[in-house]
Amino acid sequence: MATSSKDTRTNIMDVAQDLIQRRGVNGMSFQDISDTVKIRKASIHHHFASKQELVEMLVARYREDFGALLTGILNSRAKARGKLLRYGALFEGTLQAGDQDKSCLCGMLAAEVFSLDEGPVRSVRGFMQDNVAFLTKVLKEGKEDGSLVIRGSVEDSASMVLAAFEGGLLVARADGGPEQLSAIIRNLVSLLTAKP
Amino acid sequence: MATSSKDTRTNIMDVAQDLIQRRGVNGMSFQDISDTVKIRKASIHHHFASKQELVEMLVARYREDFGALLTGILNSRAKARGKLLRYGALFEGTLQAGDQDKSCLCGMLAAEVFSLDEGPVRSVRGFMQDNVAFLTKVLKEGKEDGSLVIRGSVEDSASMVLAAFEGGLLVARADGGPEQLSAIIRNLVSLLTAKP
DNA sequence: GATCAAATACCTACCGATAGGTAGGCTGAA
DNA sequence: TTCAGCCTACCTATCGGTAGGTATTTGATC
Repeated sequence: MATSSKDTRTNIMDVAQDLIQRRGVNGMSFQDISDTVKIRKASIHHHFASKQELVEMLVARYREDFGALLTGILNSRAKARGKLLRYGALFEGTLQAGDQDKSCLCGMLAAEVFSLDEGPVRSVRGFMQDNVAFLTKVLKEGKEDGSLVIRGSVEDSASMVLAAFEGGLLVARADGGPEQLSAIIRNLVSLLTAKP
Repeated sequence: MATSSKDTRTNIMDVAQDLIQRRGVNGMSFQDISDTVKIRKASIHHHFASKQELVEMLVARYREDFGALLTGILNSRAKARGKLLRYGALFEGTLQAGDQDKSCLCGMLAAEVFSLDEGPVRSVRGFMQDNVAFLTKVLKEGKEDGSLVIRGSVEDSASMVLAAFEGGLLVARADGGPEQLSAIIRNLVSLLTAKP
């Protein structure tokens, strides 16, 4: 069945992504995947020619899925501040999931960017640009309706918010946990909120 | 000579730290160190019993050195905003150095925290707490003299600034480079600056 | 509807390279 | 004489990846 094949492929991707989000690319091996997915190590190569190809597919899928979530937020009826909070909830959700030890896939790969081939690197950069583009729209919206305070260029503010949230995930995962991340997000959103 | 020994030991640590800041712990090997320091791979074990011990020494030294810089900023005559900018310059300096591909050692280790032994993990957490403590003092100073705007708890604001700077380093290293990081730092400091 | 080649999805068994680490010997200075 | 400092030689485990085989399923042909 084609379904069975696709399921295994998806299983491999899911397990690999989980491992990378917890241990990083260089901390993830085909053997680790094989241990969880009931398949021999060599059989993984039937679905993905190389580790780099697997990573490339992973980032592409992640970027696509995340992009769909961003579009959903953008098209929602929420106000700019609400959209910002819903965006922050994506990061909170990542850290709260499972054993509360997962980071953003692209945040992880950004750290190990010099262990990656050109393909995955392009996708990681694309992910960052997607997020900045999204945040730029949200912040511009909030600036225009007066609900958010923006200092300097909107693009720079967008980059700053992305950095704070990605960094919050990184820092909170190492020390402080989900509550710490929530506090960071709340603090920044509050700082960006116009006084009544 | 005791000096020679100490020099080799320091060399090993310098090279290892550089490698970790660029490729991460799992992307750094004793062979890599051996290739740069003119010493056999096995001889590294004469100075450091294990890789984890080397990492532990590395983080301890880094934390100490960084702490001294923080104390220097804290004791300077600069105003709170100036101290914040000087703090940001530490992150900018890291990314601007060498081939502009180095991250914060502890930011890197925070990402790979689940590949680390208990010792190094404690030190990484200590580093984060040192930074939050420093930033808390600076922000409190700025809040009291009215030069900085703080929303919510000062501690949360401090965590947020650390997250933004560490995340800025992470994101900018993958996409945007030093200028991007500078823009992020400037943007956040500007957001925290009280209107004249 | 039965036949059969091709493709799919997995397997066992292996490869060379490299990982961190160990054993034991040599050398030169205190 | 001792010992730090470094060496050669080697260990086992694991890495990503390859070769080649075996069922099972698919799809075109008669």
